[in-house]
Amino acid sequence: MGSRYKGSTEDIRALSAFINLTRASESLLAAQGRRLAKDGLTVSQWGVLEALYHLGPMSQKDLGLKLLKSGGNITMVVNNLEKRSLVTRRRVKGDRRFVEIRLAAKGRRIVERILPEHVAGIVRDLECLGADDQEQLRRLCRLLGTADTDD
Amino acid sequence: MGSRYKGSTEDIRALSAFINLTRASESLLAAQGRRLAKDGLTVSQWGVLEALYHLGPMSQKDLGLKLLKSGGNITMVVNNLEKRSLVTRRRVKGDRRFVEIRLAAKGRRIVERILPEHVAGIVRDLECLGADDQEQLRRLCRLLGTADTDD
DNA sequence: CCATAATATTTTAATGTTAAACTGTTGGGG
DNA sequence: CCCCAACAGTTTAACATTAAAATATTATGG
Repeated sequence: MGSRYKGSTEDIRALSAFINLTRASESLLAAQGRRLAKDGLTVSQWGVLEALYHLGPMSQKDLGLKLLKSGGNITMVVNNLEKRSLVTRRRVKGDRRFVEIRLAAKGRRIVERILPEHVAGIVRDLECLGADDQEQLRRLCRLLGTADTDD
Repeated sequence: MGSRYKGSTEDIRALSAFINLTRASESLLAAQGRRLAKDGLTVSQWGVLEALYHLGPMSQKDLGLKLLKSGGNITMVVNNLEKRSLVTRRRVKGDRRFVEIRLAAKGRRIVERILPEHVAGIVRDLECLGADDQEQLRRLCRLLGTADTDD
């Protein structure tokens, strides 16, 4: 997406929007990652802990759907959380194909400790936009969110 | 970022903007990845090829600065491009610390073949926003882009 | 009931990603 | 001139990520 691309006005408009969207997202995600790193967590691990905290125990399948990640990925991230005793795995009685993931006590404590600071960090990162601009941004990004059915 | 978070209006506004921004960016990046995969390229590899195509040969250091990636990462991505003879490596005579990366003929051919379709894909993905909304989105994301100096 | 399709998870192979340690190379300052 | 800061690149270890193959379990049609 070099700034040197010679195309139509429409092309340049779309490419500029795309590159700036991508950069902004990477920037915010990186800031979140730095905050979480202080507590030894990755963004992915935090995503799992937060989902379990807000929605309760669920299968890896459901975690994958919620976080939009592949099954193999969830297996890996949950492995790393399980090693540190932040979550527990349990085969579902009745349908032994499923594994139910549950926040362990240690995981719940860490979520409750980090959550306020986590939210505050995001609020701070978005502060450079006013309330109206934040809602505009949300509206525009929502429209884009369903662009997944192409090709 | 569960939809169940109980916080102030400001918190919810920022969290909603954040989650929608992230989702939109992931969605667009995934679409781009699917298009590039048809030609056996990853998004990272495409980033390197495009930078070299638009800006000419440069050191790995400069590639890292341009693409906002670590040095180790550039080494890896360039390795994979070099294996396929899409780029060449050459020690810089005069200062042997630097390695100059250059598009190989095969790499140039593939960029020129893919580029139009690549741009068209992005234009298509952003089509659900009108011209004004695309420029709004760009403006808002630009404001966010400099949020990297926090913590 | 049983063969088979479907489903959930795990594993594997390939790529990406970073930070940190390590290897050369260059440029000073003493 | 030589020691050493600084710098470019590579390697390593850990985690993330996916697609595809492999496992284990369940559901279903005949």
